[in-house]
Amino acid sequence: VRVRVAYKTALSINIYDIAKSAGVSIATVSRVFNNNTNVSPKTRQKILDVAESMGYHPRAFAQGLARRNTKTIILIVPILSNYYFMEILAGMQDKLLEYDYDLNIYNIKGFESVEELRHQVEYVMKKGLADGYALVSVHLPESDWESMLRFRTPVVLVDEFSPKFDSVSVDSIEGAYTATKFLIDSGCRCVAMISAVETSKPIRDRIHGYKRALEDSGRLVDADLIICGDDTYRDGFTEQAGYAAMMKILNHPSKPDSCFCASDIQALGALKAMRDAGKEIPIIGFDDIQISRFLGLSTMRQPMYEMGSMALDKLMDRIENPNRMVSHTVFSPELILRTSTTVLNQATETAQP
Amino acid sequence: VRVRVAYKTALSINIYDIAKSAGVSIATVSRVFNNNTNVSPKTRQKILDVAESMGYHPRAFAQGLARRNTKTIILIVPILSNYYFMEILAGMQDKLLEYDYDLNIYNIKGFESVEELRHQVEYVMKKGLADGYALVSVHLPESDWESMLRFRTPVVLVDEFSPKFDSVSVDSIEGAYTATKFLIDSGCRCVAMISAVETSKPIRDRIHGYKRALEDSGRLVDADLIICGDDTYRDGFTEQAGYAAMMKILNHPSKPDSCFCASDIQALGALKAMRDAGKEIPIIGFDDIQISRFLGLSTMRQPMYEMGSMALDKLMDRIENPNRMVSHTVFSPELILRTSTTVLNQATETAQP
DNA sequence: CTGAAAGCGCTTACAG
DNA sequence: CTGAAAGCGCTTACAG
Repeated sequence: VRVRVAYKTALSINIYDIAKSAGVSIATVSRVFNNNTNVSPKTRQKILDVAESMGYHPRAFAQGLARRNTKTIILIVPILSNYYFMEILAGMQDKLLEYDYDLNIYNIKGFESVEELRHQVEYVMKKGLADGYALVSVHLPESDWESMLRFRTPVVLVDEFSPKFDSVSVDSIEGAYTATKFLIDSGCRCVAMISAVETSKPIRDRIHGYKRALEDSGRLVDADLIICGDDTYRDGFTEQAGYAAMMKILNHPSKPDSCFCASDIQALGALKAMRDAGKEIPIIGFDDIQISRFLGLSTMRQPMYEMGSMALDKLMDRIENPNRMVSHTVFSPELILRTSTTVLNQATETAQP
Repeated sequence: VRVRVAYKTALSINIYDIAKSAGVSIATVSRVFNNNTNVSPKTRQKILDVAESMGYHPRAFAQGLARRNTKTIILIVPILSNYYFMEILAGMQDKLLEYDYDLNIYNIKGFESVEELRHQVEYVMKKGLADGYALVSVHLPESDWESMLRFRTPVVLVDEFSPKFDSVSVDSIEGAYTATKFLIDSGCRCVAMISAVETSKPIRDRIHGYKRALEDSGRLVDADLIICGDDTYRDGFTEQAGYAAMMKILNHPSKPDSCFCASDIQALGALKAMRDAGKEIPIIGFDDIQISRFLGLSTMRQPMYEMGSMALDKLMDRIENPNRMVSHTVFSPELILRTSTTVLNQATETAQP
């Protein structure tokens, strides 16, 4: 017997109610909602009408149970409010239109440690709410990735690398190297770097690339010139942190005359710091988020949209072919020159307006 | 008989497998995972160990079906990449820690018309994946809201108002009025407005408030001074649109000497336009997104974080008490004076550093 | 083109 | 503290 409060009652219209009203079996109702062609047009219309008038729609949970697949993929990201992520997302969403899948976003919130981050990611994956998972900017030690293999769930990594999972990323070492080398080769005497908390592979790689460029040019690496902001909110990937870091650079005894910045978002703060201080040095960021073009920030471009698009393809392929070989795509960041480096008077073949 | 490919097999460890391995019934396994206290410590530990080693976790779909509730709420938002939304989200997430619920984000993508927007929202709601829905900046005509009542699903509206649904919003008319009046009372001769596509209630209200302030001050309303950018991407709520609009204002024959801007995001573009043009007029935005403080933009502040937090409380209350009276909370935006209006030399009691 | 029935993996009174 | 069993709302061979 179905006894519910008024409110719940209306919610619980189910396939049996529709079948009864339409004078058919539940199998037929199900066929209509699954676009099965083996239903007479008349019956189909009748069922559709009844369903519409009663506000019926198959319960996703029941479908998921019966079908054993969910037709949805979940995108897991630690920091949502982030231009970088937004462009990755855009690429995924557009690509998604080619598939009959839904996209759901899980924002990992309030993790204080890598362990907690891992737990939260695993928690989402274990519940089995999706057929596959795209993890964007989830940075975990290799041992954690290894252990995640046990879920045997289709996963694609974006902005991260682990041998056992499909991934799409950018060569951060190369990008940092290119940017730093450009500044050196343009005649800069002292190149500082704006960095952030070194918990993630990408940031470590960028520091690595920066150092290597200096070494390759016969410069001394001065750890004191790798500068962070004061607070570690969001691991230092904020305008504020970039602002503080640039202020330190401008007042640094070595008097840096140029700067490679680990991310565009920090570079935006750095740009403002320079305006406020009335001093300007060339700066190159990393990412090429939309606002960078707008503000004339030179940067190492990541093809974020394409990365999102490609990641989705990989994930779908993995869902359909679980045993396919793991594949990694690593893009080379592209140096985009804009006004934040024009004083260098460099050849501007690659420059954009 | 369970016959699956290797890949699927591992996925399908279920409560029966655990029960068998632990030598108990599935009821006991279920109790352990539902934190039911009526399980002996020894049995509990045994089950937990077995589950851990086999990588078991209750399937959310099966739980949802059996429980008839999902313990999750879904947040629906048309435009994710938006500072305004981010702060609302932060308020919700922090509040969520008080409840035993998960938060899931659905990003409505690629809608071209109000109908499509409505369909997409309804589609998500109908699937029954959550116990309640928070709709942020979903702007629909009243008739659509009426018809959505038929789902009898707990819903809270943020940044939108409809009589039949709980809501949290800001008085846009008042906010626009306050900003415009401030400019007039500070001695501005000609106040322009940067506007956007008028599809949403908030933007219409802001235009309304702007006009009223002019009228109340005995000024003529000149429709030609209500200016939009050139492209309608995101209904014109972009830096680019704000930039273009401000360029028009600076070249306007009426020579506006101040500006009220419908959103901070547009105001950021306007600020840059003024820098590029080498002309500056006082400007007041709307929202007070984080970067505004950073850039010294005066603005009408919305208490976004609190709005998110309060919206979540309302939604939870609605889930628990479906028949409770509908409640609306409307905040009064607060005028925050920063450097973008300092030339007005106003008393700065309310100013922030 | 349609229906009867088994099964998806859980939860939850009920009984003990 | 524990188990047997009904039920959640669907899908999908299977049979006709």
